[in-house]
Formats: sequence, structure tokens, C-alpha cells
Amino acid sequence: MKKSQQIIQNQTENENIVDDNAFLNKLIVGIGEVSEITGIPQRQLRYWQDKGIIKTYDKNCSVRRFNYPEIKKIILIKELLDEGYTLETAAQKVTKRLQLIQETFSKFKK
Amino acid sequence: MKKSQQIIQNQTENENIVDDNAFLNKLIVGIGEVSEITGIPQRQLRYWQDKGIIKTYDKNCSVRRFNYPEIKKIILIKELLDEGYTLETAAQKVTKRLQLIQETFSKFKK
DNA sequence: CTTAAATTGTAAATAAACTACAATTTAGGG
DNA sequence: CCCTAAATTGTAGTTTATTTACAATTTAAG
Repeated sequence: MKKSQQIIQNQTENENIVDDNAFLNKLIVGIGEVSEITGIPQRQLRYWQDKGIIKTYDKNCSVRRFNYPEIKKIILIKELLDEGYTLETAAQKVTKRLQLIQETFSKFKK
Repeated sequence: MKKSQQIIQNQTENENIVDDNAFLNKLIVGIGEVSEITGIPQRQLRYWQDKGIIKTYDKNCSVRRFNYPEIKKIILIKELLDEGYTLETAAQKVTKRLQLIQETFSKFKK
């Protein structure tokens, strides 16, 4: 690979990662899309939200909408449910795990 | 930073990037969310789609839904419009640019 | 001023999501 | 097996979002 080509390569690649991050941070999706992405029925997602396990982005909004961290949480909870944990403990474990990741990253930023 | 910490750091970081990519590839959003993310009115997005400038994910679907590459395209088109290009030429330029990126990446994969 | 492109407005119809009930299923302990 | 609480699912009726199909308005350039 020529050097000039490599530079273009790295530029577009980094650009994409930056873009993707910005996009993910802006992203707030409705329950239909979350359901399709995760494979979890809408009904079940509503149930989890009613129980306070997951949170919608804007509580005053008449429609459930979720941001990216919350969708991650949903996916992780589902994994632990499939492993046999109860909803409550699955949620607790996920919360702890996400906190750990958060802490690790904040150390990294110092 | 201790070495063990660094390993954890890199693991979670890479994990996230992989997850984010998988997520972005699955993601298909409705016109409302695209409009909010991009700041472009729904009416305008429908107009662009009617003209064939942008494409919905599933043409047989009764509702407009867009995947991530298409949303990227929308954002880029808006940028060029703001710079004064016409819709047609903006769309052409963006298409070419995305092709270039595509080619560059496919070379990288070899 | 004219023309074509681009955007915007809106009413009526269709589709998606919500709520508020309740029924059903599941997992464990006794 | 029975019972209980957790978890999930079903659904009717209502609200909200989106679409279509018309047309009007604005914008840019010759």
C-alpha cells in the first residue's frame, strides 16, 4: 500500500468512528425499532419499563423512546435472563457492570 | 496505569466498538427520528425520497425507514446544500464520496 | 419577469404506539 | 401436587405518528 493511500485510509476510518459516536449519542429510538433490533417484544419492553427496570429518555413524552446506553442495557439484561437470572438480579448485575465500564473509562480520560 | 488495568481498558473499548458497529448495522429508523437527528423536516425528507435522492430500507413497507448509511448520506447532502449546491449535484457528490470511501475500505480488507 | 427547482402546507386515511384492564405461563417452596 | 409471586402475554379502545395526494409558496438563475 502506498503511503498516500494509507493516509486516506486512516483519515476516513477515524472520521467514521468519530461520526458514528456522534450519531450514537444523538440517537433516540422508539419502542418498535428497539424491539426489532433486540428481538424483545414491545409488550415485554413496556413491562420492564413499567417496573422501572429500564428508563425512557424523556419521561414527559407520551411515547417511549430510548437512547443508546439504555438499549445496551436492554440487550445485556436479555442475555442474563437467558442465562436463568431473574429480571431483578439481571438488572442489578447489568447496572453494576455498566458502572464498572464507566469507571474504567473515566480513569482512562484523566 | 497498571498493565492489568490497561488490558481491561482495551478489552472494554474494543468490545464497545464491535458492539456499536453491530448495532449500527441493524439499525433502521423511522422518519421522525431521522428528522430529529438531522434537523431536516420530515416534509423535506419525504420530498427527497419522492425524487429518488434517498432510498428507504424496504420499498414494500408502507412506512419510510432508513438505515445508517442512508442517514449518513442525508447528513452529507444537507451539508452540501448549505454550501450552495443544488439538490441534484449535492446528491451526486455525496454518492461519489461514499463510493470512494467504500473502495478505500475494500482495498484495506484485502 | 419567468421558469424550474425546492420547499412547505394540509386534510383525510392508514399505521404505530399507548393505556388499562386481565389472563396466562413459569419457577420454586412447602 | 398446590400455591404464590414473578414474568410474560393478550387485547379493546384511544391517542399519536406517518402517509398520500393534492396544491401553494419560496428560491435561484437566466
